[in-house]
Amino acid sequence: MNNFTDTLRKHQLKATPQRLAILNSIKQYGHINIDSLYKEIKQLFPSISLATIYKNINAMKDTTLLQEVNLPSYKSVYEISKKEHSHLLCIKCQHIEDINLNLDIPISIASNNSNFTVQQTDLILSGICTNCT
Amino acid sequence: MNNFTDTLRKHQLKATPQRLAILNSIKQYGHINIDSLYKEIKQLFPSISLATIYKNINAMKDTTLLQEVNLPSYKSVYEISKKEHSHLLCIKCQHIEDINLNLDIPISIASNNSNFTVQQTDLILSGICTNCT
DNA sequence: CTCTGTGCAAAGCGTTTGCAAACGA
DNA sequence: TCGTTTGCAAACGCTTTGCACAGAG
Repeated sequence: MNNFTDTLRKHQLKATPQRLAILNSIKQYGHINIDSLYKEIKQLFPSISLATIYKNINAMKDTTLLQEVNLPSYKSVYEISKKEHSHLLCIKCQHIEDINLNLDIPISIASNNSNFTVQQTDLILSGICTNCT
Repeated sequence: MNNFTDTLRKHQLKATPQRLAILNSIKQYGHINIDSLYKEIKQLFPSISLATIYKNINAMKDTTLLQEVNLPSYKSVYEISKKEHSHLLCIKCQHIEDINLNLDIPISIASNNSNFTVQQTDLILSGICTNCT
């Protein structure tokens, strides 16, 4: 199941070593921003260019293989697309954790009170994680 | 109650005409991004510089007079600080509406399941508003 | 073999900074 | 009057682009 070669091809992208390394890093960290990703990949491919990281992240975002997570006060991080979920962001260690929260009730209230059709939900809970308490 | 002069002074900022115009624009639109704000203010102060807009927005953010709202796929918008609330973002007309949603249940689930102390909640519901249906 | 992807350097854009003059309190 | 703010221009940092070469399929 670590076969990102197939994943890439399904998204009509060629499976280059650089792309596989990017996906493995993202998988390993769960969520990672461009700069950290660049540092990581540079250890495996010292000659990789930041432009290549950007091009690949954008290509994979375009095919929905990756998802960008917008954080308040920090640079965006990227994750491998999965079913919709919320995020916990620790403001001490900056660690990000996925969490599945049922938001049906607030969403239905928004729909009813404001006549609004909700298509996408972005929820970030910022605070202090267990390790940082 | 439109007296932003006092508001600015309470935040130890001088009440310049540029700042008053910025606050009036933000109040009028509810939420506005830097570029639209610049265009608005330029009509009243044709010689205003974009740097002045940035400096003032940042100064007012620093004193918590203003709040930045991070949007997925769009530039951040600014609003006058008020009690915590969620946002509805229409992906057709880009209009943003405030909405008060009770998130106590999901927040307590996050606290209990992940041992996480929630300090701040950022929720954006993206979809289609009444006018755009 | 063909087309896509890589790496480099340069360009592009949004945002910040430094400074002299203007202004608010 | 004194410290802050303004407007301009330059600097900055992040992201994108163009191009020649390399590599995947």
